[in-house]
Amino acid sequence: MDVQSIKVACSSCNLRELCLPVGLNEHELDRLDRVISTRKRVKRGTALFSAGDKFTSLYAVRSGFFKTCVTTADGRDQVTGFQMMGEILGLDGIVQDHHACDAIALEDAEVCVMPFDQVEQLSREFTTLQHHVHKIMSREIVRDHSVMLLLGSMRAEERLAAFLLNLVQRLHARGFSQSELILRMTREEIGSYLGMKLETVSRTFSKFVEEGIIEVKQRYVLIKNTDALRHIVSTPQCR
Amino acid sequence: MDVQSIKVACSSCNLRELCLPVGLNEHELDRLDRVISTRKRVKRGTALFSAGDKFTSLYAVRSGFFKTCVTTADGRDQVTGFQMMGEILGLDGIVQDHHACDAIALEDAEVCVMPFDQVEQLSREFTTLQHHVHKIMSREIVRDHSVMLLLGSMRAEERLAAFLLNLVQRLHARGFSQSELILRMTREEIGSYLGMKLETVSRTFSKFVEEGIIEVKQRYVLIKNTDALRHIVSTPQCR
DNA sequence: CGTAGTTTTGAGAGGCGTCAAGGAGCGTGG
DNA sequence: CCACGCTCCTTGACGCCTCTCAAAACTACG
Repeated sequence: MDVQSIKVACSSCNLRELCLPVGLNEHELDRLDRVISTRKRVKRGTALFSAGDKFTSLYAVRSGFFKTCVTTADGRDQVTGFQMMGEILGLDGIVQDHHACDAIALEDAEVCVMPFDQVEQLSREFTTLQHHVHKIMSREIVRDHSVMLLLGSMRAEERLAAFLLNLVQRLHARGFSQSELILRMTREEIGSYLGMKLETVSRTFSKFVEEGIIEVKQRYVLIKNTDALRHIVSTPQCR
Repeated sequence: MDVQSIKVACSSCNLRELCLPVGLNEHELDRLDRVISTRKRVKRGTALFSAGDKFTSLYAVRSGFFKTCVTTADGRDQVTGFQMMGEILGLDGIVQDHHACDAIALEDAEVCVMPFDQVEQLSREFTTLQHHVHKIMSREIVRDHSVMLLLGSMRAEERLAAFLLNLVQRLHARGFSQSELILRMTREEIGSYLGMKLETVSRTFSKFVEEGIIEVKQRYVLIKNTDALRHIVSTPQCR
């Protein structure tokens, strides 16, 4: 794997309000620092881990952008999520001791490596951390359920609107604009995530542009009318 | 809530190989017994918990059958899962301290109540239990991802075939037939779970019957050709 | 035995997939 | 610096799968 290790400290990380250290006190943070002692760089287009790999660690995205995707024997595949800084990767590996999906960097990225046995050990000592780990997993479950809602009951326009709103909302929580964003993924990857073909994604973008809701220039998207997007999401279009 | 409490012991439960106690030794099992001291009965059609309810406990299904579903403000709703005996309900509540979905009994049911703070406390003492809790949550995440694959990239026939295979497989693991089953849910609920309309569910059942793959009499289903179902699932029909 | 809920089946419509062609952006090499 | 090729994106035309609307049959239950 084309990755390299470097020293790092959670206590001085500007993502500590978003990442694993949420709510830990100084002593706990200090102990966590010793567990999360390495980072890995992942080059654009390469895998942090792949389905079938032995599970050893969780990873916190420090910079860059990832997609996770599951693949079936017959070559079908589905993007199950996009992860940005402060978000956790690898939870899928716990149950089988092997990863169940691929995690691929969509741009050069850096992750903090958190050996899972050490996370578990520390969780036994610190209630705060234990509960936080549980929350992270629960959050992923709730998120997945909302994606199931999207895939199961929304039409193309609603899906794309919901997708854009979710992306800017997460970016905004990280200090970025709430109306501008750069898509790190292709139309095809968006389509896979949203259960539609890339042509439909493209057409739907065009439709939003025609209606004056957004501006699009390749990967750059400007949201001109957030309320219109919200309205599209929250108004079942007959179906 | 029309439920009542009764005494119970994991150590004598015939689901202990499927449920939370998996892998615990005698001493640990004994301690767990004291935590899981009550059961609740849930009548058909009523909710074990609803979205917004305060989260206090996880629930292990002891008998009966549940569905979980998320509902949006605009009245859309999506069945996110069906739970049978030995399976755990309530993981969605951890992250917000309130439940994010409804859990509704599809037939008269009985669940074991596991106060979550006590589960966490015991997890800090017993590595085995801690790891098992993590596995349960990870399994749910992996399951959700496979549902996303289903919703995002399969057509009606593939979805229904995958659904039937999954159901009998789980029933078989619980000692039931691997070729016969009684559906506990309506066509509409199946449709909601699979992202299709009830009419399409019904038509797809009829198609399978015509092809001699299954027999259907209302809620009763006999699988006459498991391989044919597997073939349908694993063969992308162009899309 | 009537009524409500569930399921089946048909006919028609439309949203999205499929196939195809062309254009735009970007890195590479001459 | 420009040509070239590659990948990604856009747009059009057409067809099909699934939704929608509707009606009837069946089951369950009071």
